[in-house]
Amino acid sequence: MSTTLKDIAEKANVSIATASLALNNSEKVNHKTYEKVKKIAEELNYTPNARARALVKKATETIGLVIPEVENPFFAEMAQSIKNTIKESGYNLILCSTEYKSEEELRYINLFKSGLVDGAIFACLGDMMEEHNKMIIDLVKNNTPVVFVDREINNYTLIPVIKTDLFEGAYNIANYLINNGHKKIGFIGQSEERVEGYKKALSDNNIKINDNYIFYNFLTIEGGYKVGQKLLKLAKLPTAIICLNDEMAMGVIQSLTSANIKVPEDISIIGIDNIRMSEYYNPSLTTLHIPKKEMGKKAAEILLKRINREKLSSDEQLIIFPTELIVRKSSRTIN
Amino acid sequence: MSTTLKDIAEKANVSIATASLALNNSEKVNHKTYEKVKKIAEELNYTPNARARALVKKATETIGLVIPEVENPFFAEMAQSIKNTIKESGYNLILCSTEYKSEEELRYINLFKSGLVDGAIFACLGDMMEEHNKMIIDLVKNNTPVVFVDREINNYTLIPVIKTDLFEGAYNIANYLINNGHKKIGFIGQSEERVEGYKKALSDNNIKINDNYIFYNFLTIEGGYKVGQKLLKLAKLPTAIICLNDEMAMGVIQSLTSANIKVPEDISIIGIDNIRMSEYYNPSLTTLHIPKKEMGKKAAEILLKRINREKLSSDEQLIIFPTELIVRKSSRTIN
DNA sequence: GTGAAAGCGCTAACAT
DNA sequence: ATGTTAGCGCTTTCAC
Repeated sequence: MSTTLKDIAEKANVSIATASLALNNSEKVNHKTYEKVKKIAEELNYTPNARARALVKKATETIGLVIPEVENPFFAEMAQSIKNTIKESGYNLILCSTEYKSEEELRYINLFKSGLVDGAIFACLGDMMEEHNKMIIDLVKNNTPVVFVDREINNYTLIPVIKTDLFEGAYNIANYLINNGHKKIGFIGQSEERVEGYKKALSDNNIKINDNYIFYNFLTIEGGYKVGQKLLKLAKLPTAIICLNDEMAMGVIQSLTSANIKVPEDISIIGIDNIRMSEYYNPSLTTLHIPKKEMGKKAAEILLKRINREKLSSDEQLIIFPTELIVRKSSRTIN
Repeated sequence: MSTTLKDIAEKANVSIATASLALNNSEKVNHKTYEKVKKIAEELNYTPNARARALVKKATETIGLVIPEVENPFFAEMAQSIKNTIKESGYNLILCSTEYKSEEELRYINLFKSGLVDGAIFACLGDMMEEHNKMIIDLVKNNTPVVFVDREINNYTLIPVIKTDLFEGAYNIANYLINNGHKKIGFIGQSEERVEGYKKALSDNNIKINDNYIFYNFLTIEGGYKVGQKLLKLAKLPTAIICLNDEMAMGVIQSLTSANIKVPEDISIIGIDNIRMSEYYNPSLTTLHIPKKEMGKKAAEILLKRINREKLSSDEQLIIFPTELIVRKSSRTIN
């Protein structure tokens, strides 16, 4: 069907090997034959067969990215950054979303094991982490390098980790609120480290932790909206709420606003991530900036190094990015 | 490195062929050998080499999706739907974003031509369409089926098209506004068909078209924000503005709101797409619902049919999805 | 039911 | 500088 190297070789009266060399710009080949082969390839509209090349080169020039969902702006922004980084080295990205399902992650691990990608970035948390991590280690040992983003493992030499300090981030947000007069501070979202940071800030400031102020739900706007509905049933609202991501924060705000509770006048809402939208929401969101683009870029760079079998220095094996609280209009100081 | 069929064949004392047959659940193979081979494969933690299989099967079980950018919620939602649809048939999605650059699209066309995917969905508009379409037709003739979403071509038999009626959608929005008392209606966004629909609605209602009320910018929140800044410099604001997508609408709203212009009291803003966020924005967005999920699903189904060489009925070659105006709080009736 | 052998399209020694 | 050859790991006739 499609033209192959063989077709070209025949037409140019050279061997397949020579044709291959010529098309791969080997200097070994005579300039005249080089030109001839190139010309014929052009005429025949030749494109090398990636599948065949992948088989012999043992490489697909493709890397896999596993994230919970594409619809989540945080991961979309990170994915974009990763894609742009690897593109420069001629790699393509295969985007794999798990929809927060553990089986899906497993599917991808096996897919990668089949040699579909030259390396992978995992940016997912979830159940079965220990078991899956074992399989991922297996993958790495079978020569498919992996980098983790915001995911832990006990062996950084095998799998480098790019992250921010989740505990510290939550601590800083809570601390900021406390410094601005808040004492009744709620927290929304399921993240052990984050919750610990939040609690630590409270206890460091001698504020009693009220478990009624801690909520869980999906990390989506809808999830936030639902928590908002629950909040409304509370006898007395906290004066501030920290949300695990900006989308939840928006959901909460929407929910409260609909019930005529004003943000930030009646309650301060702070998000995490600083997604593109957060600056443009009404009110614009106070949020913890996570350098997703930079993290994605770094993860991609480290992965490419790994794929090229370059050694990583020890400070490339665990990289903790700094975060920054961006104060906008969804939070305020109280007396 | 990794275990191969050969390893298994040797350990099981059968030929490679038999091992292959057994693992592919052929009925030809003796039950005992079947069991033996399966067991050994399990023990050796065998995963077939996708690259080798792809070469001989001439198929990668992967399909490509070309969109402008992942960060755009419209495409993210559609991508998710496509992914979920093809997953059921065992296919994987390779997500290709062009960042609105024509060269990027070209890159992907060539990539696909190399046999990386079994089929592709193109959901991008842009420059060089005619030239690229020729190459895409070439791709199709070389046995890589393609489906277009919101993109035109003159040969539906070769490339099926899934779309909504852009003209009609814009016409309906403008008409709705007019029916609700608006006469000074602006339009933001670069889309010939949309603009035509908008203009037709105005002229059908004997409203003079004011070119000062038509703006262009990137289809992002930032783009909308910038247009908002321009609007503020106008001698008199229109009473309503139609935006080419919801993000632009949000950007415009944010921009106007910051200048103390109230939406919808002072001006009505209507978006297009009905992205997840639009319901939760403040104010919630009046917008034209585009059934992205359904469109993505249908595109995927049609593509799979094509890949499986099933014939398409003529009404599967051009599918126009209906749209629906969702009235929320960013627009109002005036006298 | 099983094995031998050919071949998918390409690359990379090695020989010439 | 060019051709010969051997494979990459798998599927798939075709004999046996």
